[in-house]
Amino acid sequence: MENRMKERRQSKLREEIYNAIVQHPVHPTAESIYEQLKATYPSLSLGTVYRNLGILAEQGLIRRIDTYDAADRFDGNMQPHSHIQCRQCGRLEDVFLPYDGQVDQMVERMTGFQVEGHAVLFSGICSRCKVPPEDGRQQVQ
Amino acid sequence: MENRMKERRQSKLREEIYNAIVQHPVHPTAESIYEQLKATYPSLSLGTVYRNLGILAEQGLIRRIDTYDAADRFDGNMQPHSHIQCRQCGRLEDVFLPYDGQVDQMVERMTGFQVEGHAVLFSGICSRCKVPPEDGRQQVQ
DNA sequence: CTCGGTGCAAACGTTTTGCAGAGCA
DNA sequence: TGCTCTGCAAAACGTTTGCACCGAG
Repeated sequence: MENRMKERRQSKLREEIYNAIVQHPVHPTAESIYEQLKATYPSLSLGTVYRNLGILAEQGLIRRIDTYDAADRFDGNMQPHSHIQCRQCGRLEDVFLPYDGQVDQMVERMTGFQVEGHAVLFSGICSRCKVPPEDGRQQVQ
Repeated sequence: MENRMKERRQSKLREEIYNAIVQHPVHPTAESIYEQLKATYPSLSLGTVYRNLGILAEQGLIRRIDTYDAADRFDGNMQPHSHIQCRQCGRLEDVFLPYDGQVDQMVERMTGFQVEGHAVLFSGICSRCKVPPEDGRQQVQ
């Protein structure tokens, strides 16, 4: 990584990647951002997408969501909130609950860590997967 | 995967893997379980460790912890509890907080998901990393 | 004898990285 | 001109899987 101290230039591409995340409420993966922007930037490289996602996260403009799936998701909403993921289809949605800062202090006393925050990930079955379609196939996202 | 309906035989090795997780409070990775058991079972294969971890998790004897690191950790304590991870060294510790089942119901109403549960992961800096050692090196676990 | 467990190696999906060239400040 | 950004490809990394053999029941 080691991008910490670099001066950043204005990059049209990075801005587009940022927009793709902020405008779409789907919490995209790096791959799906790549697919989306590939239409406009045919020469786009997946490595560049990853690099810029890292930079944007480091700058605090987006955040990385660890899910139960292999691939990380990215979220442009920096307001503290939680997520819920469908165990069946992988769909990831926002859950807006009041952030409990008190529990962070409690855990700080319990563990001796300097607590920086916490993330809550709910899991379950989404409404679309509750009654599976006739043919048995499951939709993904 | 698709191990769901299989009848299981008694496997000394699986039992050892289970013991390695339950007895050690460090929330080991597959790799570190492998390293540990390699001493006693020189022919042990990493694939076998992964396979058995999957089986044990499926049987509800252990659980998989998603952390900020790439590698999954495994926990033999099935009592519901949370975890905290050090952003610096990766250390993962238990945090025993009362499980809030009410919030699951609330989220169920909010999202339309059939909520199965939630996991809380705290992050911060552990006491050992707070004041880094003279030489600047950081300990890992 | 049957079917699950194991070791081995290859494959997999995601992410990172080294390098050379392009282009902003 | 200097340093960042980019594309490309290879590599890294954790994990899964196909296969042949071993061994429990």
